[in-house]
Amino acid sequence: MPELGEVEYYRKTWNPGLAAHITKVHLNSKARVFNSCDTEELKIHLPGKCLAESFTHGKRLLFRISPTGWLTIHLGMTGRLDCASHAMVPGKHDHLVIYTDNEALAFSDYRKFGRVDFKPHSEAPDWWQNRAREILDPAFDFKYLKAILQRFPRTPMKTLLMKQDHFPGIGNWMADEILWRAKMDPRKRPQELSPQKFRILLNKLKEVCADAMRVVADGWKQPPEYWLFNHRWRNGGTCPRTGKPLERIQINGRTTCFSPNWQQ
DNA sequence: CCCCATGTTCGACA
DNA sequence: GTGTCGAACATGGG
Repeated sequence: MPELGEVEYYRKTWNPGLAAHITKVHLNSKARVFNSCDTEELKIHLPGKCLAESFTHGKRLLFRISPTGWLTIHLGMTGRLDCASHAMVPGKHDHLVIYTDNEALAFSDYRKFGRVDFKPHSEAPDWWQNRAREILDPAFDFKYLKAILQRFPRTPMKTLLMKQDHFPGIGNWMADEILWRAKMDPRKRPQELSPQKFRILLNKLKEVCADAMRVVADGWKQPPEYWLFNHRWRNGGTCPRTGKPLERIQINGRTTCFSPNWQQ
């Protein structure tokens, strides 16, 4: 599930536990999600401290630990964060549970494509310090987008929009939604696009990110029927704009749904 | 049994 | 360095 809006939604689920005294930590230390994390260090470090504040960038979450430390979580394909009572008993897929006086903050992920990383010191992790410009940042402007498109002249637009180094937070459904709203064929390459199309793409990038933050990040509301979102998941869907059948193809290994003729 | 999945990474190759 | 492709990872649903 987790793309830009879903990640922000999950970030907020741990808010009740912010500033709360951490009492103990449960972790499935052998789970793949801890491949690059020192679980022993994490288990020793957290008790007695607290999660002071949280951030997201693209698909990653970052929790600042007070007085020192940083916890990074990537939700992968099936990861999620939940807040439960402090009496909660960890289930099979709850790889990390942080207990406070009142809450249990759980990270669970049955497919284990997610990642947890931890740094005990006070400087923010490298990935945070080197993060790319966010799409909703005003500095993500026409000039900035154009430079990215010109750097990858022959990469299909669908593939390009999913590059996290350049379009942080865009996943499969958002990429399809953006291209559909921009009336752009997902197989088209930057070298085939006019500057006018660049403009439209920039607008739709911003629009879909803003919509995701408004609808998904805020209470995970059901997206309206006029989005592509509701129609793209199975074969046999109908384009809300043209009323004609949607098509589903593979582009570089990823299922892509688009509206033929509408998207050129 | 088959195929599919809102993700990332790695290796092979042109 | 760009770009494509397939496999791998792990689990569940249809």
